[in-house]
Amino acid sequence: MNILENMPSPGDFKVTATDGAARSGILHTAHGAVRTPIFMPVGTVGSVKAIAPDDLDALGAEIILGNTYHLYLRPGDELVARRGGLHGFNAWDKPILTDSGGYQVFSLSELRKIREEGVEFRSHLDGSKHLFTPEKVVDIQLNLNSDIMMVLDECVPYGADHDYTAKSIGLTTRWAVRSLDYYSGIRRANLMFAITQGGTFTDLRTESIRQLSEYDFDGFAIGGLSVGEPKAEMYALMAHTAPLLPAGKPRYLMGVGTPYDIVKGISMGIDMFDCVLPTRNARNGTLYTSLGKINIKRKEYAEDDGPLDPACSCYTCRTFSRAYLRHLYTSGELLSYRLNSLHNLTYFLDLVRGAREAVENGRFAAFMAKVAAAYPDEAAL
RNA sequence: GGUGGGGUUCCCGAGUGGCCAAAGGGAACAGACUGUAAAUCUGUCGUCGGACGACUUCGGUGGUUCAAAUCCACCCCCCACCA
Repeated sequence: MNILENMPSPGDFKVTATDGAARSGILHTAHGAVRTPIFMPVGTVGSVKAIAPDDLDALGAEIILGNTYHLYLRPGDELVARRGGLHGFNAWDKPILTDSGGYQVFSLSELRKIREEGVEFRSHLDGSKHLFTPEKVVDIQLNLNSDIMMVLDECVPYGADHDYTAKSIGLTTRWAVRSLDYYSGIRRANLMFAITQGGTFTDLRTESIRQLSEYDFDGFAIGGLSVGEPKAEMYALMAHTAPLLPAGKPRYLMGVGTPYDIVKGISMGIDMFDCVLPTRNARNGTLYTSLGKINIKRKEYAEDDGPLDPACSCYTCRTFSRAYLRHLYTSGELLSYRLNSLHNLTYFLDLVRGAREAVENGRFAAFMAKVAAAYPDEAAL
């Protein structure tokens, strides 16, 4: 028999276990496979802030994010291409997913204009104008050589009305189709994911998925959540949306979320997550633990000699006291960013790994109950 | 000893008759952060009261004035330069 027949190729995705709606699986990319459910640390400008690739490896990170908009502006995607793509440039040799700039349509809304053709940004760095078409965004991501390219989309802000959102999902679909058409002419090993939208409207969420799932993307994302809506509403939208996404492809909830959000998403059958919370909050003193959220700057920790999280085996928790971590934060020491980020990423990565193992062992409900106990406010919603 | 400058709420520091419980910064305390314009941002920051407000405060004591952190007198302390 032919060995090649059994060799997985980039884009192959297989669900290997389920427990209720929750599932675990494996996704193959040009830089190796990732086991789902997965949490992807965010490294917008090509670096997971305060953390080196060898640390990421040690934490068990399997895939990280980069951003099209940021890397295009600086240092430039062609410069990165000349250095062997993002992997060659930043010395991370495992999979990389790049966001398209669609989130910047939302977060930098003051600095952009949306047209049928694409989005025109005024650079947040120097004010210069740049037109991001769906095709250009593919080219940039090919230069970065990301393993998973996201199509350009419009991330609709919370509060957008039905009429606006309905028009927006049409635009997002047309952009997605243009991206796929353009890429099919140059198809390489890079995967391409579509992004569904629809704001807070279940009918539009359904319609966006209906339109996009007609096309052969390598995965489907839920976009436009956690943009200011009440958390209960986000959960309701997740619950509505997740089961509608094609079951045979990876399902990616973009930008979400807190530990409980992620476990909740897994319970609904979502496979992939990314979020800046563990790294940003680490730098701002909020640490996630098996005991819940800890604000390490609080005075009550000033003479607390215990570990940050007694259940955590990361370098930070093995080595330092809460009192020391508080001191580092309070003093603005650079080590604070590193140790805090190391811990928060460990917590998120361990959490999702634990969820995957729970699914594989048919014990997901019990696992989720434990996480809910640490985050009762969110679990109550 | 002389001359000049200065002592303001935890710190630095503005304020030189009423608009001053007193700018601004820092510290402190608390909060936020979800496909990163974020090592960022917000709130509190004399005491008591929910608020309107009441009370105490600008080195000390006394005085001028309807009114003083701000003007006057004396005293205490600090700094610079000169002897």
